[in-house]
Amino acid sequence: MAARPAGAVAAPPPEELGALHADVLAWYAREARDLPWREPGASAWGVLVSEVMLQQTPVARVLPVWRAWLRRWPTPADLAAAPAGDAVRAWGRLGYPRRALRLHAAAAALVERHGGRVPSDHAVLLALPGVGAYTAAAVAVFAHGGRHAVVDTNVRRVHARLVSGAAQPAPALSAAETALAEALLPEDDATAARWGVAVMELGALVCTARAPGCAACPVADRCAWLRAGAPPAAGPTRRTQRWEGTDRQARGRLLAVLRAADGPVADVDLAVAWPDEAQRSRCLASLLDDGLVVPAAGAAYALPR
DNA sequence: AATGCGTGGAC
DNA sequence: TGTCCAAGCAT
Repeated sequence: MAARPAGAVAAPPPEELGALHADVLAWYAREARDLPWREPGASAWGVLVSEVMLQQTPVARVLPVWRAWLRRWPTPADLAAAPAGDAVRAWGRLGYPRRALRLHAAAAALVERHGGRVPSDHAVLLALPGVGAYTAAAVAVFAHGGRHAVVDTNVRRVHARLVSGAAQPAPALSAAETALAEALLPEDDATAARWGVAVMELGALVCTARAPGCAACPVADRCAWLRAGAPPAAGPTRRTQRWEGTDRQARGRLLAVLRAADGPVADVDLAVAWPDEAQRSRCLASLLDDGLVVPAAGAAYALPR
């Protein structure tokens, strides 16, 4: 009997676990959204693109950008052949534009190291730019049917409530949580893959952060949090960072100007977008450092080639 | 381990 | 109206 990590919660016994799987999978079969990257014809590349776009970004905002992206760059080689700046422009207002740059770099790596294909091995995926533990698992599972625990914010919230009895997951992902997610995984690959997407969907549609729809939950009768009387979140609340006047806002404004322009933008035009000279300089320096912006001739800046 | 990193919709 | 939140990653 292997010891569980500190703070770990035991997975249900086999019979209960089987019933839990059945209930969630039946709900998913009934209620799952039709999303283009879930269609049978979707490519592994399409899945990878969707996962990167969905990092911290709502589905509704991703949909139109994903469609345009896949139409323009249907394979990794297509994107790798384009200038990185085109990827940043096509990213539009999805936010966190470094993701566009990393996706472009990932496409180049796929062409150089993997014959232009999206690998199925978790460790190989993890080595790609912009691909962390979650995205590597998601691609291995959703694109290739592998058996891995897919642990995103939705899954963490479902597990916190359903199994651990807490209103919210801990601020950071722990080894105990990963171990729990693995212990909950169905045995065979195909079922495990559907389980992963089904739990995510349950978290996204029913077991939501605010105002969870417990009345519509297929496993409400098994929920440790409901059984405990749905206690409110314990512990200190994350203090939210202000937005007005931050470097993030400044970077966003500067990059928006560059995205909107066909070519290089003069420094004086960037100054209109962000008049504070010290902060503008600092943010331009960080954008250059990130590779999101490159210097151009004559006190100007541009998106990268 | 804690921060920095965009954007906009919902309440 | 301001706060919270959305399929995280890199450092």
